[in-house]
Amino acid sequence: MQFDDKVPIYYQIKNYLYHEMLTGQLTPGAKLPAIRQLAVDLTVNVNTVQRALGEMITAGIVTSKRGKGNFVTTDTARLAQLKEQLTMEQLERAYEQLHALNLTDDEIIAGLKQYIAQRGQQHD
Amino acid sequence: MQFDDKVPIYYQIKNYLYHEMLTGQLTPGAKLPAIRQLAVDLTVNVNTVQRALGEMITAGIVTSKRGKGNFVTTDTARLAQLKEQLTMEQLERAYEQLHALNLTDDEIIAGLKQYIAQRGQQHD
Amino acid sequence: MQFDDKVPIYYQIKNYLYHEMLTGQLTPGAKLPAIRQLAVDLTVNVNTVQRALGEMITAGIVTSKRGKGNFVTTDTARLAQLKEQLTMEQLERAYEQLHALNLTDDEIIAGLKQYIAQRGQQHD
Amino acid sequence: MQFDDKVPIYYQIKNYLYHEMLTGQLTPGAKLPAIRQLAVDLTVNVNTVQRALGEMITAGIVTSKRGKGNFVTTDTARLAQLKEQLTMEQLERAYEQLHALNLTDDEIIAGLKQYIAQRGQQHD
DNA sequence: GTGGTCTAGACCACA
DNA sequence: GTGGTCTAGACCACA
Repeated sequence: MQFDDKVPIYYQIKNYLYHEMLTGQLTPGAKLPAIRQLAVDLTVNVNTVQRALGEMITAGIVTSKRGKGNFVTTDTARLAQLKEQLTMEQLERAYEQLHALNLTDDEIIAGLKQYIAQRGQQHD
Repeated sequence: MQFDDKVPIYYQIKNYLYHEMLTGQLTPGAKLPAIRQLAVDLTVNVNTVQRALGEMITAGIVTSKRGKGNFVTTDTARLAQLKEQLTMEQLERAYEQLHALNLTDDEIIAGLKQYIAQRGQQHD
Repeated sequence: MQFDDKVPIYYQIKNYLYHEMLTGQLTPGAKLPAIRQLAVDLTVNVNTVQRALGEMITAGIVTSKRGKGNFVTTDTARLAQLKEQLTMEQLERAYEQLHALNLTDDEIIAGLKQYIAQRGQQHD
Repeated sequence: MQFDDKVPIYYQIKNYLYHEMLTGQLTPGAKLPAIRQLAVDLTVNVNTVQRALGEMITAGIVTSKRGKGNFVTTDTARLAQLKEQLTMEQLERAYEQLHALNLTDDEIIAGLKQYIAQRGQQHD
């Protein structure tokens, strides 16, 4: 995995794991990979993974069972709420950034459509 | 100005100044505010502003004239290119993040439209 | 049984068993539940129970008879002393903690009375 | 400072600092000692102090200012709430522990009064 | 095997 | 000077 050096790594790991949950790679109740395994896979220190996990535990998305591992919450309402929240955050940030570049609302939507169309061509 | 504490401040200042240029607050050839003034306005240390400026100079967007101050480049093609580049970066990142949240292309566009509509209501 | 995850589980098990003895669930000379049974009841690993028992044996509160099991000491003076000691420890800690929160002696007593009164209402 | 080795050190540091705030050693808006200084004073690693601080920041009791230090919140309502919460937690735990030792409500109150009286003699 | 805590030490961003 | 992040490595509690 590639990390953006402008943002803390633990923060990116947290987002990465959230994405895994929201896209069904990690289903509710599923066991997360062992912390040490994640550290190896992401070529990152164990403590860094732990910090990401710690925040997810505090947020109620992950529960830790002593000696057994970390597990995705089975509270699907909580997961749905997380998805909603992350989506809104992304939309808000993207909109504000593009708006700041002096694009009108219509230009922003048009730009996005165009981007997706182009991308489609490249990836097909 | 509000700073996101997950991203280096100098980096956010750079973006802020780019935006000023692209939205016409700072026209080609215009003199940038004095570094010390910027530091005061942004309630930030002088060193931090200096770092942001340094990167803009390296990128050829700002030229520094000894004893006179810093100026926006008069190379309008360079500015247009910058806008294009920043726009694409934003679109790409937004798309990838939302895609990672398991939204389809259509859902992303619909979500953005909806976000803009909602926002319009709030701000009108 | 609920465990406080800030304190070692073996330590909490030890306290739990002491309480059983002091409240008469486990009388002097009584046989303790089998280690494996305790582990199941407390949903805890056998090793963890064993560790708690080990410390109680060292403290002279429990005696182990090979092949027969573990038994509460018949030394009632020892048990009385244990109760006295645990009570004082609790009082001391509670007092110090509340004192550290800037409560006066009178406020501490008043607070405790109030807490008990409230609790009585809830549980009646 | 003496640490109880049954509870995480960062946890005890957090409580220690909370107490400092509630007893007026650290007033609202006051600057906390530098992290490195705290680490030296408490003969503990910098990271351990930072972990305690991190939780206080998340809880909204402390705010961090880049390059300047950490400060007690000026939100006195938040501080009052914290005191209330910590007091209740202490009372609840003390009560339950003593209750578990087979003391009646009256015995608990009497025991506390007696403890305070004894203590008064010792300390006068 | 699995997570939790802590240390020593380094490097960076910011004032 | 002051805080934030990360690493390497150790030791412990628990299953």
